[in-house]
Amino acid sequence: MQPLPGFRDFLPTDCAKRNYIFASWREVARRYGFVEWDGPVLEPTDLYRKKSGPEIVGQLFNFTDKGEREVAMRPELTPTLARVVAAHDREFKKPLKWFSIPQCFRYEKQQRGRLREHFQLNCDIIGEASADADVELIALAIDLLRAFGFTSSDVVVRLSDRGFWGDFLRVRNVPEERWSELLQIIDKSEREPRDKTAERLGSLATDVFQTLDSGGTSERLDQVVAGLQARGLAEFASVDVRIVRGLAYYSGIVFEVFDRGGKLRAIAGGGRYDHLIAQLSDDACDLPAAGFAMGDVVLGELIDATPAVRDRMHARMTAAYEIEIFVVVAKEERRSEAVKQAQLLRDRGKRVDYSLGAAKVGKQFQMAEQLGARTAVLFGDEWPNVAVKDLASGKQELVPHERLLEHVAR
RNA sequence: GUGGCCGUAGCUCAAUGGUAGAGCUCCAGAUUGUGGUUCUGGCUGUUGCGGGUUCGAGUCCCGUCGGCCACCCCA
Repeated sequence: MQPLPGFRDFLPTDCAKRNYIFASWREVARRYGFVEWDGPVLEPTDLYRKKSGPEIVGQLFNFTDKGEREVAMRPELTPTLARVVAAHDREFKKPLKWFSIPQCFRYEKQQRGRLREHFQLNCDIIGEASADADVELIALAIDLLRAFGFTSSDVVVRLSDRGFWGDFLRVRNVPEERWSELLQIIDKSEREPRDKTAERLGSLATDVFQTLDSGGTSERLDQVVAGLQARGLAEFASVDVRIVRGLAYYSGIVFEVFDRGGKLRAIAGGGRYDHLIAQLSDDACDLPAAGFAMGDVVLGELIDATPAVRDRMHARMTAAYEIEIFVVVAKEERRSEAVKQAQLLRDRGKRVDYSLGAAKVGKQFQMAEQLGARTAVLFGDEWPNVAVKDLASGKQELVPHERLLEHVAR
């Protein structure tokens, strides 16, 4: 029996890595004053249909429940956020700064960096229309990565502005119905041959290429760049109007984070979506909003591919999980005294382990070694003394068992 | 969903169409109560699964499932 395609088992090492990532995310998000929330894993399929149109259903992990309801495992959190915010609009002061770590699902053939299930950190600011919110989010995205040890030579935030392209298309009298199609072509332009892109752009091709080659900009982008400079984070960002993001609901600044090597998919992405909450709430609530998401899969791959970052993670995982004291039951008749002392040490918050069954002393030392213990305490012929051994130095000393706590639990 | 490549022990991989192997891991020993080294021994396979060709298939063919890659799509 295997897990379903695209779903993961988390063995202890994987779980430790996941916990490390989540802990870093939470710590940095809180540093920025964000509070954690969550919503249901299962939502009515209509919630996503309403936001993205009927074609989204093909990508959903959806089914009909026993009450004949059409439901879907959430593919993303933003529609839920819009629903929740609209429903509780008056209960919170604005702006809202909320984050969440949902597990999200999609029904698609899996590839590297893209499974049918993943966790993604979502950070959103609701109710603030100024560029300050955009900058704050991008700075947060950068700091989230800095917390893992990534530097500006590892990752880059590519900044763009949907508004820039809106002006571009409006000036050229392109009907709004065609905007989303054209934006998708631009989004894809760096991944396909230029002549193919030109063919799909038609009469706009010359203007678009000229803009891409010269590099576009906008007032908003200038504000964002200035804001990042003020924070000392500008080296992490570069303006690149080729980024438009696939989602139709983005309305202003958009950005994606990539590894500098360009080997992996986007690590994170987001932007401003000022009209989505109104759209999803049938205008019951209208709040400007912006946010981004960072997935655990691509991030995990980049951590593993970046030696300094990977070593840092291993060091943190070791510090958090390794056994500190191993109790060696050298004589089985001393087992109950040994367990009693182990319990007292655990009460002090120490990570303590011992062999559950009778085992040779050499075997028990091997266990201590493998568990990463720094100290071994022998219970045997020395009783009522115990032998305390520092496993790194090999030095061993006798200590009266009543004084074991003060000796090792300092 | 479409196409290409791949699938051998828990892991990494061998095996001109001719009896399925190695390393690592794991387990047990190397005389009394002290460590990741060393030595010895041991376990695990319906070669993903099901058909077919052949005297004979891990090897060739078809299907299927799973994985990787590209497309599609991108939260």
